[in-house]
Amino acid sequence: MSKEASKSDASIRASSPNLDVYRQLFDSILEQRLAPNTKLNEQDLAQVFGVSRTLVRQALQRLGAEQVVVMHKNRGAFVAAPDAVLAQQILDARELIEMAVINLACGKLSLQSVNNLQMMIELEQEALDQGDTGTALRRSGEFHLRLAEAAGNQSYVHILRGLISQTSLIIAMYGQGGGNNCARDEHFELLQALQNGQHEKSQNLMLHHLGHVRTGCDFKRRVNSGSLANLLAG
Amino acid sequence: MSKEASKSDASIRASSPNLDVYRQLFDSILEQRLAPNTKLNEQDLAQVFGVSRTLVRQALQRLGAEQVVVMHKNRGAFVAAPDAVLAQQILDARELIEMAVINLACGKLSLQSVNNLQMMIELEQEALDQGDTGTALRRSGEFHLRLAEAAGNQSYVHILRGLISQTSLIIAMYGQGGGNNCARDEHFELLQALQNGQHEKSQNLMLHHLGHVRTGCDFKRRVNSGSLANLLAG
DNA sequence: AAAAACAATATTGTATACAATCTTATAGAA
DNA sequence: TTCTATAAGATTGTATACAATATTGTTTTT
Repeated sequence: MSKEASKSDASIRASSPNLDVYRQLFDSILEQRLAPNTKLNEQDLAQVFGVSRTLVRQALQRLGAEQVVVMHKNRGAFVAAPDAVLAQQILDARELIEMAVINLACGKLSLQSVNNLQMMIELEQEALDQGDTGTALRRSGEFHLRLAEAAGNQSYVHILRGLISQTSLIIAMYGQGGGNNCARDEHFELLQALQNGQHEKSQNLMLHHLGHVRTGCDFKRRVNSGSLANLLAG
Repeated sequence: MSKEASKSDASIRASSPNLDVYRQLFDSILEQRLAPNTKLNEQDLAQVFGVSRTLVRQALQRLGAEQVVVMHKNRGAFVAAPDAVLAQQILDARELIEMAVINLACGKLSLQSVNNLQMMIELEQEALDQGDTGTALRRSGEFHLRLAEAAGNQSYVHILRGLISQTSLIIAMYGQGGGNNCARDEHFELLQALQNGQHEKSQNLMLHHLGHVRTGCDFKRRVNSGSLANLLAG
């Protein structure tokens, strides 16, 4: 019915149709418009986004590779729903990588990198101020990603990209809101410590920061699985 | 019913058209039938494998996600050719993950896991004896993967899977042959140390083992890019 | 009434057809 | 000759059509 409307929405940044479908799906998952365990019917999604199943499938496969959705042969794709155990394992992995990034970056950031990162912090704050938590979450992730880039190991960047996606999903599933307000100051402090070459302090700040993700989650919480209908509201 | 059951049992390995294309492409790259930088023409591959471009594209996208091939928008897919710098970064990342696996697994392997791993070693040795270095390389990778599974962090497993793919590509590009013969004994020794809970020894063995990958490579070597025609020989 | 078997439907998997883009070869002008 | 413009061909991007499989609902049997 509102096929036309959703299509024009999509073409606001219509640079690359396939990437667009991927990103919209991704965002929809992170912002809980698509709840964990939701079945992702290809045809329905195709109509919602105004594209063919081909592009939907591409996006789903990519999300599958990132483990943001799980795919069952001949049965389709579902929004991933990592249990508490897996969530902790993912956060462990992220901690491992982020600490390695810290060790590479501490005291070695170029001025350009610092400025770049500073800008990312501003953008994240901006989203937070506007109450756009979805965007804020994505920008926070981008800060960490840019930091890894600045650290200079491309492999870490690639790995971290996946882990951040999954972390975002975990926060979406188990997060309780409140805990993320301090994120901005933490990013800022971390950047300072890195710039000053304060190795141990940088490590502790990163650990503390990632620890907030854990403490900000209630792993007992049971998330109800929604339906595709929620997507139309967005 | 029983037919279905046996089929799903078998699907752990392969034998789904799309997975098959992926695996064949992957193996072809690792065994240098498809040299680095080779352009992967979709139509040609489709004809070689006797499937439609659809399946070829799926496989290419998956390989792209694993960074075994690189994709250029509107220009197609090419076999990845990590330069020396990136190769070192990838090996650094792998070292990081493998060491984390060691720390989890040391002294905590179930008897079943140990037996499982022992079997993997045998299989790898078998391939080596037959001079099938491609298979041996893959089995070696599978050993490391199973070890990560036994260690109990699924996220490490997923990350390591990608890193092993890339490591294999690096070995295929820069490897000089000789260095990998000791791999079997090293896997065996490592397993023993892990089983006995010898923490430091396990760490050192793993570091030594991965170090062999580096020393077994000549990063000055320049690899000539081949063409798809080589595939027909396999 | 409950369970099993079957038919009807819906959904995913794969192949083909069409559109958009890039590459290459050719022709013309400086 | 060399450079540019352009047109023809080849290749990738996307949509649609068809095949295989799973799901659902009905009927039949116990």
